[in-house]
Amino acid sequence: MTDLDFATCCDEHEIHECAITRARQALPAERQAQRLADVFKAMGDPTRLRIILALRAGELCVCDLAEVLNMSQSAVSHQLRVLRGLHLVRNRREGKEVLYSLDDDHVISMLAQAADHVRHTLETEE
Amino acid sequence: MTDLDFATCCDEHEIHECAITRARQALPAERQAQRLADVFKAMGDPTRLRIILALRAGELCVCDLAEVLNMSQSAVSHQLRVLRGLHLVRNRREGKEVLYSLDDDHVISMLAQAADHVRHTLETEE
DNA sequence: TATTCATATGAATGATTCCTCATATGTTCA
DNA sequence: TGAACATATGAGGAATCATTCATATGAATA
Repeated sequence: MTDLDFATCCDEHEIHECAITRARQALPAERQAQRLADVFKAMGDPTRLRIILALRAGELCVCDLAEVLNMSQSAVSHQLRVLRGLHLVRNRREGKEVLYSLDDDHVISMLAQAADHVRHTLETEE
Repeated sequence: MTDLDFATCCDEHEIHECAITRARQALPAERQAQRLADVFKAMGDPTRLRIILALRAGELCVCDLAEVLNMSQSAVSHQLRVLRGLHLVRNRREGKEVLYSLDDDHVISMLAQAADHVRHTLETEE
C-alpha cells in the first residue's frame, strides 16, 4: 500500500478514518441489532401494525380482530404468531376464545414517537 | 337475521360488538397508518437500521457508510434513497461528497424505546 | 362422547424486496 | 475541457414474505 492510496476518500483518508471508527462504535452488538430490526419489521407490516393499533383500545379475541381489520381469521392468526414471538402482544385463553393484548408499554411509546414523526413530515410535505 | 345469529362470537355477539367498535375507533386514518407502517418497515431492514444507528454518531458520506457497514456503495445508496423519502435521514453536498445525517429526533426516541423493549425481552427470554 | 365453535398451523403461491451490475449524473482539478 | 472521483439510478434475479386453502388442536356443550 503506497501513500497514494490515502488520496481517495473511500479507502484510507485520515479525516474519514476517525468518523468511521466513531460510527462503528455506535453500532450495537449483532444480536441486538438483528432483534431491533425484527421488531421494527414486525411493526412495518400494515396488517400487524393495525393489529397493534387496534389493541391499544383493549384486549380482543382473534375473531374480533379479524372483523376489525376485515381480514380472514387465518391471516390474522399467522401475524399474531409473529407479534407473539417478539413479545409485542400477549395472549390469554378464556374458554374457547383467546384474548390478545399489547405486551409492553414500549410499544405505545414507539407508536407515539413514530406518529409524531409522520404527522410532522406529512404536514411539511405539501 | 334471527336472534340465533347472536349466539356466535364472530358474527354479532353483543359483548364483542362494543369491543369491535372501540378498536375501530383506535385505528388512525388510512393514510397515516400506511405512512406509519412505511416508517417502521424502513427501520426494519437490517441495512437501513444499521445506517441509522451509524448516523447517531454524526454525519457520514456514502462512501464511509459503505465502509462501516461493509457493503457496496450502490446498495447503501439505494437504501439511503428510501430513508430520505421518509425523512428519516437528510443530506447535504460538500464538494464531491454527500453527507448524510439523521433528520429527526423522533428517530432517536423510537430507537431508544425499541432498544429498551429488546433488552427487556432478550433478558427474560433465557 | 360427538359436535360445534375458536384458534393455530403447514404447504403453496403470488407479490415484494434487496442486492449486483452497468451506467448516468454531478463535482473537482489539472 | 477532459479525466478522476463520489454518488445516484435502472434493470434483473434470488430470496423473503403475506395471504389463502385445507386441516389440526383445544375447549365447551348437548
